[in-house]
Parts: sequence; structure tokens; C-alpha cells
Amino acid sequence: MDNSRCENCIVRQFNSLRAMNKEELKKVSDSKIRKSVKKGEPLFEEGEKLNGVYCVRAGVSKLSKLSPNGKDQIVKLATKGEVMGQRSVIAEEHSNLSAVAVSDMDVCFIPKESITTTLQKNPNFTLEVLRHMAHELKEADDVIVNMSQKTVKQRIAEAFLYLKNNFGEDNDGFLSLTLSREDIANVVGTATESAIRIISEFKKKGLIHTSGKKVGIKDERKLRDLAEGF
Amino acid sequence: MDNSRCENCIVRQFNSLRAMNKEELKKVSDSKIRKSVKKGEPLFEEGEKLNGVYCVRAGVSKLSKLSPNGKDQIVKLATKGEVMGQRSVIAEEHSNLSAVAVSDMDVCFIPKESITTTLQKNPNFTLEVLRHMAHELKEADDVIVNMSQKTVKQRIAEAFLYLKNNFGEDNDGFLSLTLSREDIANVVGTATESAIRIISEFKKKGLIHTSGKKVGIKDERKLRDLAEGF
DNA sequence: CTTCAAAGCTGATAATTGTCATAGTATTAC
DNA sequence: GTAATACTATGACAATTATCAGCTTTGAAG
Repeated sequence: MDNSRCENCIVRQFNSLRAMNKEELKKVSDSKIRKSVKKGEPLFEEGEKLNGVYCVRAGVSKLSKLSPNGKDQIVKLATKGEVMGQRSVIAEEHSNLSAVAVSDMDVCFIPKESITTTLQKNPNFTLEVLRHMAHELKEADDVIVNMSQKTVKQRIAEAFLYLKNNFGEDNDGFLSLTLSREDIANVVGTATESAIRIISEFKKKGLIHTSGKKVGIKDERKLRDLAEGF
Repeated sequence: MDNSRCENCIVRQFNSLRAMNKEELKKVSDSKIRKSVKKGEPLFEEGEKLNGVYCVRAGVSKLSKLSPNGKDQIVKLATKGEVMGQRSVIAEEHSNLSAVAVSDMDVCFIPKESITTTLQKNPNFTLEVLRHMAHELKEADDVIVNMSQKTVKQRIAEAFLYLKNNFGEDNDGFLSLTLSREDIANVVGTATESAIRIISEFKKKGLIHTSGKKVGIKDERKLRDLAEGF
């Protein structure tokens, strides 16, 4: 089984590319470029003109935006099956976000031509992308509400639950995706020191356990209650 | 000129409906229902199943979401030319937001059938809607960053500038769209008292002038500097 | 293995923001 | 016109969060 062909790529099942027909997929496959990106390396920068999208085969990337005060706000974490840069290519705008790998990644770069021509010719594909974007917009609305209405403590509790639900745990009960304290702070929009302090507090209270940077969830119930504001 | 026909409706120029062809537009026009909504009245509620979208002919609606702590977060203000409820209809989900008129409104309710069939048959329309949603997603990202990284003071300054740019001023130099202090607080995600306090401070500093609920911008430059963090 | 830089941690303190209480001011309904 | 009600306003205080400084641990490079 040749998994370097998009037609056979299992990742495709998770994203809008599944609505492409054989021909279209062949074109994508022939023009795509596989890349591996090491942890910490950028995929693209805010303000950059994207000539295509990145389909994530493995690993995780943070999508962030620099705020005027100089801090990075992580808006989204993209993982296996997700397509990054779609929004910019569709709107024909420069990227509003930067993408940096938070773990070693394996991605396919797909030149925008094969995307844009399919968007014009295959209504099923367009509709599929549209549905996906509608879903993302809803999630963004939820994030807005959480960011504006919840305390930092609640947001951090929620972040850990999110990491567990979306990336799972390893055999020792630690979250599979390990973020630096700074990244955690940038996800919830707070100072690194504040994040560290709260993580220590969670540990003292027995909600989580840690080992170096690694964090494991010990009492999911209490963590959830906390996130909901009880 | 019969402006009760969508074909002749000037509002259409501002939204995705312009990508519909004559037939499709006729169908929309024949099935639409014009409604007027008084200030304070709801158009739809969070969690409600929407059977169509609302096209705004006049007036302004707030789109908000209840947070677990019982406060309403205003996520967006929709005005002339905008289509509300699109996201839910496309994703075939219940609405994630409530819509309430903040000024007297004149809207057209368009049953979802004429939208969904066009989405399946007219790729231009789908692409147009997709582009629009891509743009909305970018704006949502910006809001996330502002909410997480800016102080309440900066967010309120920004809100006033936003109101001026999007809704303009009346002859006496007041913002055309008058929001209650509570609504302003719910836009920037803070307590009503905090919002009031900061508005008083802006007034003392000569950045704005007020008369009852009405607010006018006096020193746009300083307000902008403040919003950017200087 | 040692060294150096980066990341993690903690305390002290200041700034920001929320909450509660109270009073004045509009607005609306009768 | 008056009473009831909602909105605006301000003070006092508490809670949350940021900032700065210093210290410890970790991990990578040589």
C-alpha cells in the first residue's frame, strides 16, 4: 500500500479532501510535497502569502497571532487530518496566523491551484469545506466566550481537559501532547508565571500530577467542575 | 421600484445573495417573509433550530451567547446587508447564538430550503458564502486575541472606534448606534460597573462626551492610541 | 562531564477587575 | 402626574492577575 499517494492516505478521511473525486485527488497527489518539520520550526508566518495549504499527517502545530503588546496568542492547535492555511487560500488573503510545530510533524504541502480549481468546479467539495469552516466558526465563538467570561484558573482547567480529549494520554497517564508552560499560558491568554502558579496549585490540590513538563490528569471530575465554575 | 422583491433589494449587494442567479433569487423572493422587530425583541434564541436565515434590511441586532456564569457575551453586531443564522443552517446545527434587536429592525426571513438547494447547485454561490465565512473566521480570530491580550480599558476604547467606523455618527457627533452600558460591558466581556467606570474616566480625560446613554468620540487619536496600548 | 542557556518555579508587590451596597436618574405603565 | 422599574453612577473592598526579581532545575552543546 503506497501511502504517499493521497488516494490512499488515511488522513484524508478526516478532512474536506474526502469530497474530491479521483481525478482531482490525483492532481493533488501529483503536485503535493511531503515535508517533515521538527518541533519548534515554523511552517508559515503571520502576514505571509501562502501558496498552498498544509495537510497534517502526524504531529501537532500551534496556530498563533502576535498581539500588539508583544505576546503570542495561540488560537488553535492543528493535528492529524487537519488542513492549515485553508482560510487564507480561500479568502485570497495573507495569513493572519503563524504556524509552528509543537511536536515533530509530517505534513503535505498542497499548492493552492489544485484547491482553488476544485473549489470552482466541484460543488460537493466547496460545500464540504464550507461546512467545515462553519464548524470552526462556531468553535471560535465558544473560545471568545470562554476567554471573555472565564477566569484564568477555569481556562487552564479547560485546556487540560481539551488536551486529554483531543490528543489522549500515554501509558503512564500523562497527556500525550506536552506543551511548555509558556505555550499553555499563550493558549489561555495569561502570563507564564500565572499559568505556572495555577498549575502548581492544581498539583497541590491533587487535580493533576506532573513530571517535568509533563502533566497528567488525576481528578477529571473536579477539574471539569472547576472549569464550569463550581 | 418594488423593493419588496429581492431582485431589487439594495441590501443584497452587500451579502452573498448577489451570487444567486435570477431563478434562485425569484424563489427566495417568493418564499421570504418580511418582519419588523422592535428594539429589545428576540429574533432567535441560542439552541433553537433555525428554519431559515434572516437578512437585515435595517437596524442592528446583537448576537450573543450565554456563558456558564450567567453572563451574556456579545460576539457580533449584525447590521444592514448581513445575513444571520447562515452558519447554523449550513452546518445543520441548532443555533449557537441568540439574536436580539438593539434598535428597531426590518428583516427578511428566508426559509432554509431556498438556501440549501442553491448551495448544492450553484458553486458560485457556495464559493461566495465560503469566502464570506472565511472572512468572518479571521475576524473571530482577531476578537479572540483582543479579548485575551488587551485590558478592559483598551477593549472599550476599541469598541467605541468600532461603533463609529461601522455605524457612524449623528449630526450632534454622537455614535449613531446607542448601546446600553450593559451591552457595552457584554461586548468587551466585563462587569457593567467596570464598563461604566471606564466610560466615566474616558469622559473626564476628554476622550469622549456623553449625553444620557449616548456617547460621542471627542479625541479619536488618543482613543486609538489607548486601544493600541500606548 | 561540564557548562550554558532556557525553562520552571516562588515570593513580593502593584495593577486591574469584580462584587456588593447604595443612591441618583431616566423611562414606562398606569 | 406618580409610582414602579430599569439603568446609570460611585464608593469601598475583595479577588484576580500581572510584573519584577531572584533562584532552581532541566536539557542541549561542546
